[in-house]
Amino acid sequence: MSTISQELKLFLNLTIIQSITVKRFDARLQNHGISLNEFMILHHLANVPDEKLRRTDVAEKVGLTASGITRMLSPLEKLGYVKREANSRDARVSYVKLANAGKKIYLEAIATAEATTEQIMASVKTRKLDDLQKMLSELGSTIE
Amino acid sequence: MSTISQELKLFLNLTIIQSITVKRFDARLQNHGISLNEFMILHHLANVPDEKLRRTDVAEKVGLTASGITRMLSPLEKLGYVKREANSRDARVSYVKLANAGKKIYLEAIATAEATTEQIMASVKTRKLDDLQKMLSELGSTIE
DNA sequence: GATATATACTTGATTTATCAAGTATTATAC
DNA sequence: GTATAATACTTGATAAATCAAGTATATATC
Repeated sequence: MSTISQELKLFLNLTIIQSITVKRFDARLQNHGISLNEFMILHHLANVPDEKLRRTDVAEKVGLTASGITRMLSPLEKLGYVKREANSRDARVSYVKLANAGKKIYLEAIATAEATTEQIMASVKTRKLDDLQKMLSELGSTIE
Repeated sequence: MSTISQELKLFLNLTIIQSITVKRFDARLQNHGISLNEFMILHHLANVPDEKLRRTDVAEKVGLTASGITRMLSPLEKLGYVKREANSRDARVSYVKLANAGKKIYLEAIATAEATTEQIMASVKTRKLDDLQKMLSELGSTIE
């Protein structure tokens, strides 16, 4: 019988909780035709001055590589949810700008994301960080 | 400017935190030749009576599908870290049993996993759940 | 006890991301 | 000002997971 720290257990639990909750968000957001990662991109764009970001900054904000962002944005551009914009000062940079269609989808998807959140958080409220580890393992077995 | 709830923000932050921390665990555990998911499997096996689990139960514990588990276990079997064991009562079931080599790797990897945990948790200690959202976004920007 | 349904697992095709390498542009050092 | 290094992005090859379908076995129903 080996032992690991509470903190490490927390991370192991976070990992599985996360895989469960991401799947849930993805499933629900599919009603709007977007994934959680796509929702996150739209969210970051919607909440930044000019509603535009450099591709590298989008990558950093959603925790993917630049390469992953190139691939994720391609369909969003085709759908007209975001568009490209050049940077006049630096030709290497291309901005990702939120388009009207993208903003519309984002605003609609918020309700779905909030409903998903509420469902997941129902069992989490009112507790302390000290109990997070226990809480999370509970959550893990609660989510079917 | 749209607004989303603190709870939803928490999940969005958890998602990116998780992608960063998993990469970190994976990178460090690579010194032992295993991924975080593989570490988790060994961990669950090491902490269960008889050090064996049904493949389905392994899947549930690490948040993957049965199919994913089949594919993950294949190399671990070849390396002799786990072995197959039949269930005499039910021919559909095959157990995953921790082998000696697997236990050895697991015990060695614990130190690495703990060190990684400590590094990540350094900025997290002593706070309350109420602050989790803020704490996590802080953590997100802290981890380089 | 035969038939239908459910469970455990595997496999081919596909998706989503990574990494490594390449292109283009900008910044730095001398 | 030219050579070197750094940054922004894209693309081909690959890895890790999913899903859908299939096989085999067990359970439930009548």
